[in-house]
Amino acid sequence: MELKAHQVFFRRFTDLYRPFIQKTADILAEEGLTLPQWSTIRLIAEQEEMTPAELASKQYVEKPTVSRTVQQLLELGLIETRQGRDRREKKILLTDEGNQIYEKASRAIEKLEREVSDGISEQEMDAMSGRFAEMRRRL
Amino acid sequence: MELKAHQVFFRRFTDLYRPFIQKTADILAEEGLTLPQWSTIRLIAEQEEMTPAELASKQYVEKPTVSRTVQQLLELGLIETRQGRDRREKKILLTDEGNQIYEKASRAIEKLEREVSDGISEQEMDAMSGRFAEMRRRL
DNA sequence: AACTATAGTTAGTTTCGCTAACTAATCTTA
DNA sequence: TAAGATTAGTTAGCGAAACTAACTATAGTT
Repeated sequence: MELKAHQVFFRRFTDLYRPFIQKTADILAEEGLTLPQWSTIRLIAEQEEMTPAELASKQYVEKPTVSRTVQQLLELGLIETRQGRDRREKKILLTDEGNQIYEKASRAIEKLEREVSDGISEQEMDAMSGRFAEMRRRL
Repeated sequence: MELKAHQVFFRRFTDLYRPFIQKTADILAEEGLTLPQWSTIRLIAEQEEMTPAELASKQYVEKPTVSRTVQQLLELGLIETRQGRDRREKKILLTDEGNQIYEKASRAIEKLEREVSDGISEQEMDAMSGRFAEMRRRL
């Protein structure tokens, strides 16, 4: 049975995802973080502040899912909230501690990412990233 | 904050995964299948028969996880088991009904995969698949 | 002012991963 | 050849993380 290029692509794509995400989870566990918590922290760090609605959209999950993670991060003292453009909306930012743990976990995750992609040029990595963004827009 | 090529890569990679897998889950739900069930059926179909241990290894999960999915598929009548190389081992194959549902779901999933990767050459798809396999070996 | 929409929360449910512990079968070693 | 170690697979139970439903409060629209 011969598979077409896109079929092979998605098989290799999903084959890569689980072990990668598991390794990432192991690294994060050392910092006392879960994957959803990390994903949230990283988005906030990279954009300085986000609302729960934005976080839900970016991570492709429903708002109650984000609500729970935000609650956990508040309890951990890693984020704080401020009022958004009206009294419904909340802006979420990292605390000093949140920034510290972001920096630390970032280094460890980047190390993994570097090791996994070692030997592949930046040009090729960028090209693939572009294609991923393109495909994402079709979903 | 400037991100390196591999950092962008893994962000776009994980950004693509969830919506893709969710769309796939929606398609499979129409056939009454879950993602783990589909993953299992597809691996068996593409290799004619597999053992639970092989399924666990290929899908990067623990054996009890596969055991449960196999049980579900047996109850659905989509697979059957035969004795393996000894009395511990089980070979798992698709039944006629399993093959039918495999063919049907396959077509729908392939359609999604084609649409998502439309406009990207087979050469480029193959190149990316190769890199995924390479990265997988480093995890 | 009434209705609709949005932001976010809470509660409960389901799915799916895991670990621990187990049985049965096979292999290895002394 | 028997005892110990290993492997294949199963069962039970737990926890994480997703969802839907329903809700409150706030803002926008008609």
